[in-house]
Amino acid sequence: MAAARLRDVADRAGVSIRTVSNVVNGYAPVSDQKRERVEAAVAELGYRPNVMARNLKHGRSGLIALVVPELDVPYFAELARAVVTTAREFGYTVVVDQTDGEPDRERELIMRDGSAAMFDGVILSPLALSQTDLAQRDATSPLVLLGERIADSEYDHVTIDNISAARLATSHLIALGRTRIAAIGDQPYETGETAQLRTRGYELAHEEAGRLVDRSLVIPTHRFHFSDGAEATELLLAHPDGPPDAIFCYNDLLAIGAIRSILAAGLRVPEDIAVVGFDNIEAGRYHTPSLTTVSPDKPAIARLAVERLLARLSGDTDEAPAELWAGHELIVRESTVARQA
Amino acid sequence: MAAARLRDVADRAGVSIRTVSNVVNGYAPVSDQKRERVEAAVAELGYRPNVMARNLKHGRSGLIALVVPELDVPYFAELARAVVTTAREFGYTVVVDQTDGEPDRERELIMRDGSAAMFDGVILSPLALSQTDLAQRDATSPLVLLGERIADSEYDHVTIDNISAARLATSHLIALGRTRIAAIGDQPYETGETAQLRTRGYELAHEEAGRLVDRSLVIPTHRFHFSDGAEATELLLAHPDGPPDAIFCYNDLLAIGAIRSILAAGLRVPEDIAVVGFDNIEAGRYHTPSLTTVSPDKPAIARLAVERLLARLSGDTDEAPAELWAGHELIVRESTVARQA
DNA sequence: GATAGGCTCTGCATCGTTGAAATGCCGGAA
DNA sequence: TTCCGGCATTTCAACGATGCAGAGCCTATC
Repeated sequence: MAAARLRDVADRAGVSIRTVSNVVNGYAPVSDQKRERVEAAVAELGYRPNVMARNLKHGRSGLIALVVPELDVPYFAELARAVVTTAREFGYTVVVDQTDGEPDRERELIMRDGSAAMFDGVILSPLALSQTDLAQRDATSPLVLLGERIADSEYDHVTIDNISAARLATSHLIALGRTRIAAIGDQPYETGETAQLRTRGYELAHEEAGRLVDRSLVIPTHRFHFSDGAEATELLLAHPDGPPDAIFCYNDLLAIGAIRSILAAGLRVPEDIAVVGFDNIEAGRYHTPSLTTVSPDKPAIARLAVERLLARLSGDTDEAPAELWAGHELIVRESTVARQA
Repeated sequence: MAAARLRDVADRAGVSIRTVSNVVNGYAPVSDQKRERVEAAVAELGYRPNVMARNLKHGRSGLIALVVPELDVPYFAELARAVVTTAREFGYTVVVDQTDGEPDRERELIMRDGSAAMFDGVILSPLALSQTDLAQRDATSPLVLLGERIADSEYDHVTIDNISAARLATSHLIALGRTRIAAIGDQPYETGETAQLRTRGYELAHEEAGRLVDRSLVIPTHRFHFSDGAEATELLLAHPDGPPDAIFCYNDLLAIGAIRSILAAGLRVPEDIAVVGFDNIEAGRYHTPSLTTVSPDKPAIARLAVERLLARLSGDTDEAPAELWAGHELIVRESTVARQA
C-alpha cells in the first residue's frame, strides 16, 4: 500500500487538501466538525506528512551535519552523542560524517552548498583544514567550527581555553612535586593549533613556577591515538637523562598508551611517573590506574555549537563570527595521586 | 546570492532546463557544443543540484538511519563507523540516532514510516524492543535488525554466532586450567536474548569439558557498562568459596570494570583471575593488561546489514527475512595469558 | 526527391506539500 | 433589504528536479 498523501486524506474526509494541511499543522482555524472528519481520515489511512516534500517547500531539511575525523575515537563519540541529543531538543536531526582525517573529504564536506548537500548547516571538527580551504568555501549554509579559530576565519567556532587548561594540568603536576614533566602531543605546524596552545599552557605553568622547560621532553605526535602515546613514551623512557617523573598528554588515548608503555617497562604510575590526560573520556575513569585528566565541558560545547548554528540559520544573529568558550576542569584521579590503599 | 537552480543554468546557457538536467546527470546524449555551454554555465553559477527536490521526485532520500542505544559506547561507535563507511560506498548517508535505551524512543523511531521520517531504511540495534512492538510496525520502509532474531520476526537480522563465540571464550579459559570460571552479563528476561545465548555457550563449554556449571558464578547485569562489571566483580570477590580464577564478561566494558575491581582488591590479572571480554573494542588493546576478547567481525556486520537493507530497498530480494551471520574470532591477550617479561 | 529513422532537444506534467490570494458564507449594522 | 466585515475554506501556483512523449532536424535510402 502506497503511503497516504494529503490528497487521499482530503478525498476521504470530503474536504480540500489545504484544510487537511491546516488540521495537520494547526496553522489556521478549522471548524470542529471538519477537524474531526479530517482527524478520523488521518487515523484510518495512517497518514504521515511526507518530510521530503515539506523540506522542498520550506527550503530546509531539518538536518545538520556533524563532521568529525573519526567517529570511533571516544572523544568524538561522546561529543557526537551530546550534539545529537542537543539537536534533537531543537527538532533537528544529525547526520554524522567522518573524514578519516583526509583533508580532501573535509574539504568536500564543507564546500558543498547546504541545498546541495541537504544539510541546513554543518558543525565541523577540522583536522587538516587550512585557512585557505575555509576562505574558498562558497556554500551558503552556516558552518560552526569546533576547536581553535583558524586565523581570521569568517566562521563561528566553539572551543575551550586550551592554554589555561594545559596550564592547569601542568601546574597540578608541578604542585605534586614533579620536576621533569614531559609533554606528548605537540604539533608544530599549521593545522596543529590546538596542540600548540596546549604546549603554550605547559610552558606558562613552568614559567609561573619559575621552572625552565626542557624542550627535549616535549614529544610531538602526528596523531592522537593509543599507539602514538605508547611510542612517544618509549622515547621518553630512553631519554639520556632518564625517564621524566610526569607526563602531560594532549589527550586521553595518548595517556593510556603512555601508561601502557610505562607499566610495561616495570615502572609504576603514579609513583614513578605521573600521567595526566585530556578529554575525560569514559574509559579513563575505569582504567587502572584511573586517569587524571582535563575535562572539557562537552555538553556545553555541543550546546554552544548547535545553538549558534541554529541562530545563524534563522538569521537571528548578525553578530560577527565569534569565539564561543566552553568550560573545563581538572579531574584528579589515580594516575597522578595514588589512592589510599 | 540565492543558490543557482537548473533554471538559471538553462537561461544562461540558452538551452532548456531538461538539457541541463541531462548534462548534469549524463542521462541522454547531448551535443558537444551544448554540453560545453552548459558546463560553463554550471561552473560560472556554481550550480549544485538541489538534493531535496531530487529526493522528492525520486521518492528516496538517500538516507538510512542507524539506531543504537548509546553512541558513545565504544562498540556502537565502532559499529557506527563501519556502517557510515559502508553506506557511503553505496552512495548512502547515515543518520545516527540513539535511543538512550528508552523503549519509547526505540518504538518511535522504527514505527515511523520511511516517507514520514525521511529515511529510506533503518538499521536498528534494539535494546528493549519486544516482538509485539515489531509486529505493530506499519512502516513500509525496510528494517534490518542487529542482534538476535526476535522470535519469528518478519525482519532480516544480522548477528554473530553468540553461542559458539561464548563457548570459544570459555573453552579458552578451561584450556588454561582455570576451574572456577565466572560469567558476568546474563540477562534472564525477554529482551536479553543475546546475553542468554552467551550464557548457553558458556554452559556448553563446561559440558564439553565435563565440568559442572556453578550457577552462583553467573552474575546477571542489567546493563553492560564499566560500573556493572566492577560491581558484579565485587560480588564475585566476596563469594563464599572465595574468588573465581577466571571471568568471562559479556562485553569489554564489563571486563575492564571487572579488572579494575580485581586489581583494586590486590589480586593480579591474569595470574589470580583471568578475564575475557567481548566486542574487541580498541581500548581493550591498549589496556593494561591488554584484554583477551571475542572479536565480532564488525565490518562484516555493517556490510551485511547495509547490503541487505539496500537489497530490500531496490526490491532485488524476495527472500524471506533471514538471519545473516558475521564471523568472530578469539583474540588472546594479556588478561588471560601473561606476556613473557 | 520524398520518406524513414535516428539524434538532439524541448515542453509538459508531476512528486507532496505549503504560501498567497480568492471564494463563499454568516451575522450585524445601516 | 442591502452591504460589509470576518472567518472558514478552497483554488492556484509554486519549491526544483525528473519521466515521458513528441518536436525538430539531419542523414541515409530507395
